[in-house]
Amino acid sequence: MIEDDDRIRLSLTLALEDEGYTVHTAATAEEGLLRQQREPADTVLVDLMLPGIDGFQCIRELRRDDDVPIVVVSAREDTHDIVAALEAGADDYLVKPVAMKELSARLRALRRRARTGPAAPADQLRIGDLNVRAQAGEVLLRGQPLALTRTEFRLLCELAEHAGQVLSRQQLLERVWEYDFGDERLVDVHVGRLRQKIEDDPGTPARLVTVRGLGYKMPR
Amino acid sequence: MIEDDDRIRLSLTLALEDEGYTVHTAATAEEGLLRQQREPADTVLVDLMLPGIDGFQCIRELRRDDDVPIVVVSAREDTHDIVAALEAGADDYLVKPVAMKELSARLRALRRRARTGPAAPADQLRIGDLNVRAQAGEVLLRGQPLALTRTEFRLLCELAEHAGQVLSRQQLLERVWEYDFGDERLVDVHVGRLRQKIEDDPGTPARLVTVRGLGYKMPR
DNA sequence: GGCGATTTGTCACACAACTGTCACGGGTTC
DNA sequence: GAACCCGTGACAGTTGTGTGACAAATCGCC
Repeated sequence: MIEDDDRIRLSLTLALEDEGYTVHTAATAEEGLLRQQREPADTVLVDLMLPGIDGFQCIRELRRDDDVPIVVVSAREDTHDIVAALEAGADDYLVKPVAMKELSARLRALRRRARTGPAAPADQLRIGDLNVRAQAGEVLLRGQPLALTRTEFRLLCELAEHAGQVLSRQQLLERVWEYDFGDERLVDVHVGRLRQKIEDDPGTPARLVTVRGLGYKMPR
Repeated sequence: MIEDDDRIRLSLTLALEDEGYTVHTAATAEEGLLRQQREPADTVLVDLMLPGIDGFQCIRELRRDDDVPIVVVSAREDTHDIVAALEAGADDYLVKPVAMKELSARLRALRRRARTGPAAPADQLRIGDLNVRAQAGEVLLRGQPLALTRTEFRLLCELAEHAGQVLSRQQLLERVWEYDFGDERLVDVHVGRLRQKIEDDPGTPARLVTVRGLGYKMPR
């Protein structure tokens, strides 16, 4: 979030964190741009009236080398500003004061749309009530952390990252184990062990399902 | 554009055509959904208050088997409605009366985002109310996933890919089974099994019909 | 550096699902 | 009416998957 007003920044941050987001903040465009280069967020919220580089320029800079979803949150409600911001590369535009519910819904809609795009290696994936934090190396099921082994974790990440599509045992072997040969049954065993931990009823898997003859997948 | 108010529909259509869009219109959700199935548009504008099926349901139906960008244009400005529409699957929400410039800019932004979207849109085929998703390894009938076996799946893919044209048993044997000899009756059996799953009345096939003496086909 | 605990990979068995063949019967064509 | 085409149920053989047991490897901890 790039926003110079301390009060707004704080209240939005708190509200977003309540929704489960991890928020990084910056008070100026310069700071925000640098930050985005160092440790990229998967979505950017930006104000238009900023000291120094203004919001429009900031959006163009962000857009220049990044496909990250950008949402403008501004007090200016002029059609002209809205059009200019969207033309600059923003994906959405909300007028302050924003209803938190609406912001949250618009973020979800945008992220849903952006996700279907080129595999963005986001460090936090949500599949249903499963929350995979790749960087933190932890997985939360309904908010409760799970004790996964390293292999289970990597397997889950791989499946979660491609939620909705089937991954063959061969693909999983290559990506999780970095084998390009070897017994495919190995995958079965680990899938079984993973299921013991992430499924409510491991006998009838719901989160990690097998597609007979093809492989495994996690439904969206 | 799905919009029941004639005046709004006309004025929006004219304005959009000025911007270079080709616009198809429908006055009801039913008509719009049918239209979208027949000759899909690449973006859908939808009103919320419609006679018959309402806007929310319409969005869900559209979204069920299509990734098309959806923009809501509604007179209702309640946060609750906005959130509900976005949750149902809409990508953006504008409150009437809309500034044409803003609508246009939002459409451009959305289309820009959507285009960078689906990694491989080619692997999703739609034949009537049947939706074949190759990469997810699943087939949806009216939005409901079907449990097909590997052979059934490949058979269906082959037929769907050439919807409208007759495939001989020989061709199917070659393409699905990779046989270049063998009993052609094998195809019959699997077609029968497939019909049990995809036909409403397997006795009188509608989606997968036989062309006596030639083979099978799926009508468009 | 050693030791117990955990994790990992292999194997074998059991079971369920799928496949291909066949035979019968109804319908169609000539 | 005969020849042919097609749908379908039954069935046995095959394949794919889940799972428990076990030994080797690795890890964590003094």
